[in-house]
Amino acid sequence: MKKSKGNLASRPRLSDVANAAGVSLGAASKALSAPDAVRPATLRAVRRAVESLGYIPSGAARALASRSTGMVGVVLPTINNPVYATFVHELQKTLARQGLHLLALAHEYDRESEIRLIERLVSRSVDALIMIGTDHDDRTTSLLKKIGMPHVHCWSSDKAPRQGALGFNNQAAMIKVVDHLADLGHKRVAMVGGETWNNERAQWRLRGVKKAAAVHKIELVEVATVPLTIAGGQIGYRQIDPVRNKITALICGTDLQAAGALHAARTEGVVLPDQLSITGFDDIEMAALLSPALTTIRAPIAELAVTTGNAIIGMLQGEGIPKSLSLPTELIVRQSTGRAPD
Amino acid sequence: MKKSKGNLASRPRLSDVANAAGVSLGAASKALSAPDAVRPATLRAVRRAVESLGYIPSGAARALASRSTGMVGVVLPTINNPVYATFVHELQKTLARQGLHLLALAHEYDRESEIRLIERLVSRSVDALIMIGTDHDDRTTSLLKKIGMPHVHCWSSDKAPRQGALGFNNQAAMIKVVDHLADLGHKRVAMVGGETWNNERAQWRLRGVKKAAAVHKIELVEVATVPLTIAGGQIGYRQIDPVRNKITALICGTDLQAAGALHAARTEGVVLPDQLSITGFDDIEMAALLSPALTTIRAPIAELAVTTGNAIIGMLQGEGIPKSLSLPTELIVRQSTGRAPD
DNA sequence: TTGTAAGCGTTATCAG
DNA sequence: CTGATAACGCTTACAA
Repeated sequence: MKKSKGNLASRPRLSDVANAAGVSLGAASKALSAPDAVRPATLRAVRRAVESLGYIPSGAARALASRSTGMVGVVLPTINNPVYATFVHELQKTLARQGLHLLALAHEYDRESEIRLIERLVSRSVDALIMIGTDHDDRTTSLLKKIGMPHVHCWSSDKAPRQGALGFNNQAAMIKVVDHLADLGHKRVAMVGGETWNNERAQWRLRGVKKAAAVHKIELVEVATVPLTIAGGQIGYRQIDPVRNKITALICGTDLQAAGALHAARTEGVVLPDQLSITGFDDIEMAALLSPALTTIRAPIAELAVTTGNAIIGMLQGEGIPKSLSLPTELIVRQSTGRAPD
Repeated sequence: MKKSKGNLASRPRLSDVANAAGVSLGAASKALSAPDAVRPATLRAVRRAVESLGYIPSGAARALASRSTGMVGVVLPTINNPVYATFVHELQKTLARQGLHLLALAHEYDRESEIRLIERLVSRSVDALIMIGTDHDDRTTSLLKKIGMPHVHCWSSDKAPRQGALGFNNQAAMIKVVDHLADLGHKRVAMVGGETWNNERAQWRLRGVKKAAAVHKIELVEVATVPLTIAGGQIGYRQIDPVRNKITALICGTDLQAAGALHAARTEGVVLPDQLSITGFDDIEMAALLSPALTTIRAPIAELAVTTGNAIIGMLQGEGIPKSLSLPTELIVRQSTGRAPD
């Protein structure tokens, strides 16, 4: 039951390579990190030695000496949501081109957890940090400032600071949804949204709905606060019970919730969109496959990931904090919305 | 444009903590790693110093000295597939309980890429490694053996070695699918599968289909090899063109492919399952939400993740290589399969 | 229990 | 361009 010593047991080290190549440690080091700064003969000898010994550098030693790990950290709500999985996917691809690895940690929507995870990433000496959302604990904010860790905030651009926030406008997107429903003649709607505590994306989406509803004189009958999952959407549907309550449109905070609500409605035999319209947010791949296919907001997740990755790369190259950016969203009208019944 | 020095610029070090607490470096170190091994007074002083200085340990230094990083690596095909996202999700939760972090890298189904990623994880000194599948390059296998890195293989238990392979039986699962279709009277079927090169999961699934088809005297008319994605499923559907070719059942290698095929069929106005039955594999959450809901194999991904996590934890505690394990799969019959048309 | 000091494997500095 | 040598910040015997 004793703790393993890890695996560094007896790997060849750089000094072994240097010996085998007949050069000094310094020369060997340089041959690997700056191949152009050594004589071709030296380079060749070192490379051959590396090859024959099967040398693999020690990241820990390298990190300690160079003060850089080549890892960037990202703290996100959960990986178990296609929208974040896609983000991570694209981010990894972008960072990998620069030899950077992504260390992704999920806090499962728990604030204390987020604080701890960020400390862990700091402890692991990631070179930069990516956070989802603009709303974070003061301890986190001050920690990052204190140690000068490069970081960006992702996802929402609603009322974001001038620097370091990349995302899209949640409120404006939701307004498009409500405008669409207004066009279809809906007068009584309800929302299935996420917890707004510590989640400004959910907050702005809700605000967008309220604002646009007021403009169009649409009655927002109820707002259910449920998990941002398929199961959450089902719960929200049952809680609101739209048909019985003469609600003609259900606005969901995410596609996952919409998928759950849609499924619950179909299970109860409700005809969509004749009896009830349902909208989502994100436009995950699955949205188009549901039946009826989901009317939703396309959130520019892949672009966001690429933009974020490049911003991080830029910061690591000393370019400073990127100026904030708001990417466009788009209303995608499919078959889950239709004219309001009488 | 000069390269950033990283962020370790001027963080307090353990020696600062020791000074502030009025104890030696060694005592401070011990207070943090083995709180029970120091006097309460010392512990308190150190903790107070940590608190007031905002000390966060250097993972790099710790890793270098202790030969252990507290990170476990996982190399998987892609994170952009719910089945792997769920696996990572559960794995993270399991490992986190022991203070271990997961470093996940995706090779996007490219063998050379996988080799390099594993080298990178070795270089990063992960304490252990998780690989998807049992079929890996010799270079990888010999590297891991040479350096003695603890590792396990996940996903398939078909013809797996006695040790270190955790998964389920892909062939047996597919046989259940074909048995089910045979019961429904299907005589001409086709498969939409994944590339079998370097992917024994896809291989065994295909073999399962062939084997069971032979037993039941079912004709396997065509096998389309397409990407393991929704788009791949759509391509596979069009390639096979089941209705025109009088194929009554389409067996898909994954739920994602099945979702794509199902959507393609519906787009063409094919009535499911009256004209055509479609089956999936994995039972991702979305499978139950499609219409018709997908008949599929439930792969025990969450259990696999927990089992894997615990196996890794065990190995890190010196328990040795776990013996191989085969978790049960289950045929989930929903509405996408029905009696074969005449 | 605590303090001392020797590594851990690189990078980086600075003479040669 | 190369080669010693000093960091890097922590863990871990070993001695006190």
